[in-house]
Amino acid sequence: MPVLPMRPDLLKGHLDTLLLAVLEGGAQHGYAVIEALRTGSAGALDLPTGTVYPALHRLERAGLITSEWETVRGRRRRAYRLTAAGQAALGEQRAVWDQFSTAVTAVLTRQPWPAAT
Amino acid sequence: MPVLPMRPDLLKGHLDTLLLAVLEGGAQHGYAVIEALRTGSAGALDLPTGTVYPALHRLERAGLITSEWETVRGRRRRAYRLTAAGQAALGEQRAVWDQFSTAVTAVLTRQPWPAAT
DNA sequence: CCTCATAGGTAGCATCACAAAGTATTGTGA
DNA sequence: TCACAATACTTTGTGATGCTACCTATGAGG
Repeated sequence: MPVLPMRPDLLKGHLDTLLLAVLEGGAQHGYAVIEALRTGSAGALDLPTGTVYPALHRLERAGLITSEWETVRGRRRRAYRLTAAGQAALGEQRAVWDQFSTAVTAVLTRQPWPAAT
Repeated sequence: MPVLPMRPDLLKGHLDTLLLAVLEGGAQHGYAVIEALRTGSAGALDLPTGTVYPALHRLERAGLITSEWETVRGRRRRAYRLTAAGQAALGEQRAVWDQFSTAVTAVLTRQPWPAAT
């Protein structure tokens, strides 16, 4: 799945929403979040660790998620879980995304504009 | 039209696409572009001039649009028009948007994720 | 041994939308 | 006539943040 060259920064402002959405279904560690995004988007969202880990730290600082270290098969990993605030934020951000994507799609699919004055 | 508080930067990376789309229907000057975006998105995209004008300059430097000064009713305005390169870029960027928005929507609407390992 | 997959991390950079302020002219209402 | 809104464009500075590049460490498989 080659996937179009999705220029960096398209995510800007939407990354947090995606991370919260992935965690909504239960605790996940960072590496698993990255895989969930990749598979959940059919390969379109393949994020580098340098994007995801700092973002998870940000969300934790913001109180939207909490983390806990665990050791599985000799590997330390940090499991992140949505807080109540995170769940609420996710709800709002979903609404923002709906509005935003609807607006952009409307503009992009409008047939040749009514020529203005 | 209250519209949700659309945090800044959500547009990041998508603004150029929107501007090209507006110009696809014929030449427009900056102020008219702003209004077209506002009405075309039912009020959701209400961009400040400090966002739009510099973006138009960028697009012109990039060769995707050209401009011409004109005077209408005593007011100078700069009319922007898509170039062939701009038209081509718009096509690609529409495809990128489709892919991006599909991917994000997929992640956001997926019901509670298959819990990973 | 060596490499790959798993798992986490950081520093620094570049981009760019935005806020804020400014300039001018025309039109309108009190 | 005087103020103000609307039209039209510009520029400076800043902040947020995703990405590149790099680093550490363990376990499994050849």
